[in-house]
Amino acid sequence: MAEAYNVQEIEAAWQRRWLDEGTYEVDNDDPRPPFYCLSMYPYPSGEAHMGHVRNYTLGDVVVRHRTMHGYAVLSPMGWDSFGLPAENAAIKTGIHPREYTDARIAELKASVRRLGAAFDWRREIESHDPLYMRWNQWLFLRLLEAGLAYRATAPVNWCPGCQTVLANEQVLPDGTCERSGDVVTKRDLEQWLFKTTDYAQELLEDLDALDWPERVKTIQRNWIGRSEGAEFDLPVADPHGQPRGDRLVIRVFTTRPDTSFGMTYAVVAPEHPIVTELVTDEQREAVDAFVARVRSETEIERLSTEGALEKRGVFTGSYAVNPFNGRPVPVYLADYVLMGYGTGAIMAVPGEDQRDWDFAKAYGLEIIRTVEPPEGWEGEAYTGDGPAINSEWLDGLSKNDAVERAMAWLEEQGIGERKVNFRLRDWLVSRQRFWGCPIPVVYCPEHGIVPVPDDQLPVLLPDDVEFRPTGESPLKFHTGFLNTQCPRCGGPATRETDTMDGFVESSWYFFRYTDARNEQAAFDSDVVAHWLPVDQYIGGIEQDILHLMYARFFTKALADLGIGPKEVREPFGRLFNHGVVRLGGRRMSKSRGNIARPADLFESHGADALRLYHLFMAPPGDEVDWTSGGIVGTSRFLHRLWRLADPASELAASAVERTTTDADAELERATHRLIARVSDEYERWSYNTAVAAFMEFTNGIYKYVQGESGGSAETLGFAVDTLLLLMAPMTPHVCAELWERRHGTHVHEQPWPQADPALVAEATVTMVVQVDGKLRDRIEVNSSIDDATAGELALASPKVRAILGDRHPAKVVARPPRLVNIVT
RNA sequence: GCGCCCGUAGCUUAAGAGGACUAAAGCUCCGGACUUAAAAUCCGGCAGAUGCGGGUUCGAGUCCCGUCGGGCGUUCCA
Repeated sequence: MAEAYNVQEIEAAWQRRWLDEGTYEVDNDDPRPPFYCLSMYPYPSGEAHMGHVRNYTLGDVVVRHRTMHGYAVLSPMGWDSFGLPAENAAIKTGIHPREYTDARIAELKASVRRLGAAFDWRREIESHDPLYMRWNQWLFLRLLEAGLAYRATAPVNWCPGCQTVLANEQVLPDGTCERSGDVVTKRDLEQWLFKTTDYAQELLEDLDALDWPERVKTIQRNWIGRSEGAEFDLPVADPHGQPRGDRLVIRVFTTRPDTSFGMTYAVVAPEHPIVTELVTDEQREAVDAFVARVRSETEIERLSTEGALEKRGVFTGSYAVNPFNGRPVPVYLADYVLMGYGTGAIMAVPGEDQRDWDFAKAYGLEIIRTVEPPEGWEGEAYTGDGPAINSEWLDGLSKNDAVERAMAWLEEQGIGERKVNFRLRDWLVSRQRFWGCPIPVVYCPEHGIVPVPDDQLPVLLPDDVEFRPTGESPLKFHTGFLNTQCPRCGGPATRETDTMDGFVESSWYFFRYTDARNEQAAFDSDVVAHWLPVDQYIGGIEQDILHLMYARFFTKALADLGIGPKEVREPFGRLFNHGVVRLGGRRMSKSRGNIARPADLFESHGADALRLYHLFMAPPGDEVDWTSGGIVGTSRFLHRLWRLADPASELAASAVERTTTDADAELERATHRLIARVSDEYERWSYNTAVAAFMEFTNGIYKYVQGESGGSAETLGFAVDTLLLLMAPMTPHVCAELWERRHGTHVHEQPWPQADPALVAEATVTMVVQVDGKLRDRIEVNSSIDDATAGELALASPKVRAILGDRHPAKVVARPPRLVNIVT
């Protein structure tokens, strides 16, 4: 008697077996070739949502698929467990963030396990684990020693809602906090930073060799923002061009030194320290008012192009000499020039820069074109190529030549030099929060900043803390934490109360996974070298600027510091971005009962059906609007599979031993075609089409079995076994169960099936013969037929002859073996 | 504003380097079987001049141009 497909029972049993048998535990000395498959470790938010399901399903498909190809697949999992939600919960409820976090981890871990994803849990990492914190702090100290971590006062992005400083990347383009949505303001604070800018050039260059989506590489390139140009000095002068006695100069950066003759004014950023020296007595009041206003503005207001241009700048009263022609030009302050980029000052060339053009128009400043615009040019500033004009010794030169000449001239004169600028800034890692990894330094009145000695690590977060409704970090008021001794002199000292940005922990967790239980070191460099770079990294695109850039920086820095293997300079060889699972749209609603809770669907249809539905509903890279409706389709399909493959089922029992028929041969060929097709689709991440192929193939098997001659045990067995093998990475439980019932072995330990090329290619095919594009005949031909033979056969066809009559073919288009078109 | 991507049944996706066959699959919907009935399941069916207009070609969902609609990225970085 056939057993029912008991989804819950089967899935629970196999999940237990995979854990108990350590099926996906992989040792570092495994003799099989290594393959590191990594899914981004999640922030533990509690119960899994559909985004998690999608991410970890994709990762699991890769893990099981590569395993069946004979690799030792490293598939670790862990938790990015520091972060604001836990702290916010603590502020609200008084529960310690550790307690809160541990509970959320337990929930998410349970749902990830319920999904049936194969992980080596021996390597599990939690960011807030004291052992992980210890090595995280240890790495911080190495960066500090190397000068890659430093402290500086800087105007920083301050989020009033989160009560903390944000990295530039955490501020949205509209000037609000990516977390809380509050408007971000500027504040001057002492902060810890990492010198990511030291690696700007390498971070840019090494992108080329990475097998990443072009889109992501472009985002990274833009973020690094390399631009080549020149820096030079403008002597500050009186209105007549007489340089000041103090030889004050304004250093400017430009990418267009070729346009220098068109400079009609200069602009200095309002925050520039030189401002106080530039401003004249008559202008002081206006300048002070302007600077005060800019400083009080939010990023939104400042970056807005809405404001009246007339109010966005002010004349300083000073002049600067254009070194190219000795002309004095007025010096302005304007909010469109930023202190953080280049030198914080520019030469303004309205003829070739639209921002300068707009400003010049608003302030009645002169505009001199120095590049001849094309005929009929009706635009304003012209930034394209063209012969130089109004530029003395540059006249007539093309843009590139003129740039080159101007830079050479600056260098000859000794007033400037070539300069490469990056948009990338150093990484601000200080956070004024409690629930993060403490920065392991103390402040001693005698010795200043003193690192905590390695043997005193980790600096742990205290348990007995009170969270204030203001959101301020309790560390600032916790005397037990705060008061310590200077490691150098033993005198009283205070601890740093800032904690690290969570991106620090996520910048090396993939190193730690390879050697997760090491107590003597952050990791063993040789072990890291065995596994890294990650062969396949999987995650959402929302992390692509921040996390990927920082992880790349860390990898390079660790290599240079001799901590990581020196040949591993990039962490992630291949990257795949799955699309976001949206929960928007009317279709999702609680009242309709179709809210996307994976737990409900595990319960109603099982993990395999949910996984298969995720894989089927869209290409993995596409965004999807989640609807639960379709899961019944994949669930139904798995039941169909069960009835076909369970050896005790009626269908399987109906197969007989008999001599082979045409139907058998056809199914066998279809099976080989399926192997060829699906194998390729796995490589291309075209899982949705692979699922469609499984469905079509299964429909074909049903037709075959129910056909006249019934099913041959041998042919049917081969077809079904193949189907189970090919589906095993996607729906591991049901395939494992069916395979075991059929063969008593583990499906995931079987080698991947190989297609027989001779059977994939059909021996004979139906060639279509058209006359003037209309179908007139079909001829069975050998699949290797050549052009001439195909044409002859077509012309010889009686049907074609009848149609042609006495007309003569003007042209015979032969596309063997599929088609011949006779054109009259 | 600039750049990139996408418009195929009611919905979500397919259609190997342009080629005919009924442009596939699942969901939805309809019918039948089973059932006291329903659900589930099984069997079957409806459904599409591939956004619109032009072009290239013997032949276009596939290539080119235009247009409309939708999406994503970027936008003071000198």
